[in-house]
Amino acid sequence: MDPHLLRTFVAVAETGSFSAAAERLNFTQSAVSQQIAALEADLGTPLLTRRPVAPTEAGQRLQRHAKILLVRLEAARADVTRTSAPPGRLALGLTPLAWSAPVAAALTRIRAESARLSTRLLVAGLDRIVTATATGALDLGLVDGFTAPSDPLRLPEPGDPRSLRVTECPAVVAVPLGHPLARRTSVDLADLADAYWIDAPGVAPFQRLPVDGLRAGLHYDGAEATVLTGLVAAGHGLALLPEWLLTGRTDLAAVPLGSPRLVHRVELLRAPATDDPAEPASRLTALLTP
Amino acid sequence: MDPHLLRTFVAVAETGSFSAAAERLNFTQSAVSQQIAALEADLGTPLLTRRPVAPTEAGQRLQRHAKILLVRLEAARADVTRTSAPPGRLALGLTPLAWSAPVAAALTRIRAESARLSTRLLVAGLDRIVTATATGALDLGLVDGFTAPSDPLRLPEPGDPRSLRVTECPAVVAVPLGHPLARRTSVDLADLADAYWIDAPGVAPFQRLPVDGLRAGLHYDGAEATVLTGLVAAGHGLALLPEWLLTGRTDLAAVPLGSPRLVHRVELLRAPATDDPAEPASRLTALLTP
DNA sequence: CAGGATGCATTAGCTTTCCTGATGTGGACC
DNA sequence: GGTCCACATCAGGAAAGCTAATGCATCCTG
Repeated sequence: MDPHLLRTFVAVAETGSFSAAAERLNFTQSAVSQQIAALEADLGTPLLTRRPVAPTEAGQRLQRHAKILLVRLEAARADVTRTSAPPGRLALGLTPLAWSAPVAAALTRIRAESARLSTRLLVAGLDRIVTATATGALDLGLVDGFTAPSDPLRLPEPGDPRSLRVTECPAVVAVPLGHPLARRTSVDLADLADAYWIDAPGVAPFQRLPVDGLRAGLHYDGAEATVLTGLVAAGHGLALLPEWLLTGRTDLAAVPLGSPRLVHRVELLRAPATDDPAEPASRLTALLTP
Repeated sequence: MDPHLLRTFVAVAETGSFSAAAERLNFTQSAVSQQIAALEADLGTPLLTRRPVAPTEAGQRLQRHAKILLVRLEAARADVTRTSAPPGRLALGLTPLAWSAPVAAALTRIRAESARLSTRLLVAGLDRIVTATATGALDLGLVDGFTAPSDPLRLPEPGDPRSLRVTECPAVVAVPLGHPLARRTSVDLADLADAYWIDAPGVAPFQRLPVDGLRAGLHYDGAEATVLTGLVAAGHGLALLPEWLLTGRTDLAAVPLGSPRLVHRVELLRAPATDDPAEPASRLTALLTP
């Protein structure tokens, strides 16, 4: 179970091809074949079907574990290496809806405090932010999601539990203006089982909601919130969104959620070992978590 | 960052000696020396001081990561391998205070249902149960601890979040009979900051409490609850314990906890991939979590 | 249905890695 | 200052791992 073998296995499982994996990893196809054979021999189980190449039951399990393990290995390396890294830079990642006024204010403040602080900002989907923060590629990650009030977010692996609450605000259902619900003062998700939702994995994935049985009428691949609200306004479906995103908008209505009680919550993830108070990341952490 | 190297590094860090680690791993001292050198070269940082041999700052970080990674690696192997294991055995682990009437009942029931079910029981400290369950050495682990009502336990790595609530009962402070608090109907932990506690890492470690500032007067190494209650009764110090453990006892008093609101909670950990309903582990899970 | 193309498996041979056993070296203790 | 102890280093050989060439299915095409 050498990481080398795991990396190769993941590559094969993802590409669905030995040769493609070989190319991706700069090996020959022969080497990949031998590595997979070695792994299967070691574990005593076939991991991939050939022709077509696809993970078996056992292979799927291994794939899940391997992806996490490889990320954690990277994270460990980053943590150990970081010790003597030169401070003074700040790499911050956010999911689209994690951006809000307090974040903006904190960022303004820290950049004013330490002029010409080298800053990098990455806006991407939840998975990407979580792994990039875990590996230390980002110093800080701001992620969002919906949960019961004051419950922590359930993050994908390898999201670690050191996350800090940044903001919480009510969850609302965004509906187009003409919609029958538009004038309601409250709505229950259960009443919306028949409605069509917009599934936007990169923005507000409702698979992660602590509710199920909702149907998606439209899938939106992207990490951009304005497009999503635009889609709702145009009547393509409903979306569960944080209240602040819709305040002041006149082209769609926000209906407060009655039950289940859900809030939109933003949490801060820290890269392993960003504990040095001199680091800008620590300062920003302090600004964001009062 | 080969697991081989990590394993060696952990061995050296734990034994504090290259030669001892070599012996433990069935290598020569030379090999160990080279492996550590390779690891340090790879990470670009000294990990151990020599003479005496002790982990550096970076080494301590690596040690933490490595221990977790190695366990998770084992867990992955167990998960993948298990697929075709013959069912019919049940290996259950518990921390001492996780044992209670419902557990006893469930165990009786399952052994009655499937006669001559090969059963193994391990009672040990929290860490041991958690890692043994994660690696698949145990099918199920019952662990206990104190938290705010209905909050999950904060388990040590690599405790995974798939744990299930089994029981919850009030937390009480155990005091000897003559103690000034013995007749109180409620007490706050804050009022006990000056009291002496018994620290029993194997039974009810108060480092894990969501409170701090408590002082230990006596350390008790062992995984046996009766000895602990005996120590309290003999006036060696106080202990935070589940209420059920003390009901009916006349040699010491149980004072309910006013604040913080804490409960004693028992959770069930499942080995990776114990999902086959035919497994006795699944049956026991069903019995324990109504 | 034949022939070619595609893609994984196998083999041979070479390079690299890694372990052993022997030897070197520096600090601690007497 | 000598001796011991423990880690470092070195040389040699075994094992592992990669490349390149080849083998053998399957699938596609005309």
